[in-house]
Amino acid sequence: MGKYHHGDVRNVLLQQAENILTEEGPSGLSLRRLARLTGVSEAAPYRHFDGKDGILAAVAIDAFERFAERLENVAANIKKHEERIMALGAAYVHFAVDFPQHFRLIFGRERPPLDQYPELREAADNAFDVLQRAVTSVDRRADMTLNEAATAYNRALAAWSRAHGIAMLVIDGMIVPPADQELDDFVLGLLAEDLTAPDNT
Amino acid sequence: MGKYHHGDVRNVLLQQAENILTEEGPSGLSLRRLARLTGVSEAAPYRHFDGKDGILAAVAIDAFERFAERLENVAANIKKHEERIMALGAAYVHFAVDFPQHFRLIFGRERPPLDQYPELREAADNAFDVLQRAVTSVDRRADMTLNEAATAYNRALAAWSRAHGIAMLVIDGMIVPPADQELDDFVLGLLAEDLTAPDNT
DNA sequence: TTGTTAAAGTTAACAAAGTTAACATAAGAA
DNA sequence: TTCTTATGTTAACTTTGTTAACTTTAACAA
Repeated sequence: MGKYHHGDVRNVLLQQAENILTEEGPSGLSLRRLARLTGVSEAAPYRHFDGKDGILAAVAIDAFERFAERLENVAANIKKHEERIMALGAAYVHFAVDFPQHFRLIFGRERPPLDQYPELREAADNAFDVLQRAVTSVDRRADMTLNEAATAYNRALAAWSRAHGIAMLVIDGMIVPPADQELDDFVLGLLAEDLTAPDNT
Repeated sequence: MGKYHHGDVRNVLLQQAENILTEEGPSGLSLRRLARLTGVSEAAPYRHFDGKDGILAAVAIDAFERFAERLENVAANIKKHEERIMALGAAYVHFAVDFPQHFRLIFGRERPPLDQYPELREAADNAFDVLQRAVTSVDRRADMTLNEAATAYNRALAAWSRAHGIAMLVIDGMIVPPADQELDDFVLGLLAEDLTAPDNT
């Protein structure tokens, strides 16, 4: 005599899963524990999700959407191209710091395979499109030479790489942002570093 | 009547563990399977390692050492400071591409806590020291102003971040290096990108 | 040689996890 | 109403990490 048709078990499970993920990461998320915490039988989640990967995929979709939303907000409000790239990088890292587990989930090895979850693939593509568009919108011109286009693309990759690296190293604790500085400022400073500039030694 | 004193079960286990890791990553490494593959009882590994984390720690130590060795070789053979930083970045990414699972193990969340494995901490510190030294050796001068020192440090972080980001994004398949170019060249090109330079739009 | 001991194996058990099958009930369409 | 389907449940199976209790081997002192 369980409470049949509890209403929206799926949503409650998802919410709870997100809570667990936030606190303990993907490996700490046990389906059985999730079910118990949600107050539902241990097999119930299988009615709503395609096993553990299914739940992780659902959470990852959510994370991708939040991620894309943030980036889009930043990109939409900055007109100047170079400034926009920089600000995007800072937002990228900021998201990682705010939601390290989500960030790791969507980029790491625990993310369910995109091929198996079309909606996940869609969410991922969308997020990266936001980046791509924001970075290349000004660059992509019809009269652009092949060389110019390649340069623009490389610049985008370089920006993305550095932001990603900073994000990873910060959430892994290998880089500790100075306490006396805003995170965004710290990141902006790093993004602006030019390794090819002559150094003063 | 098992084959007692098989000789060096520890080493065989470690080697086998490394094989499994290479093929399937840390999550695919099951102690029981490892024991079976090694032809030893399922509890035997516990005589030689401190459980699963213990084995992962041992493998990670190995990985750190290989990593440090590579970087050191590169750093030792290049005199010019800026070139050395660039080459280090390329070697960094190259290692990640050659041993993606090892790279993920030493940087990812599955790495056993450094606090619990002193030898692991030592290996990690040593690897990062190699980086730090190679990057700052020329910069660290006695007569350096505080400002200069900070700049040098930031430049090192920037280089590291970008290399790390490229490494991650490449082994995650989000960046696909062009097939018609050497990996090192591709990486060097990205490392040299200057986001602050005026673009040609 | 014998007796003792520590290291290195073994088997057997436990709890927890993912997953599936078999069954039960509720809601809604026919 | 009755039938069907979605949503639950319970009970099992398998694998894994881990530990406890026992056994064998090698090393060594007497």
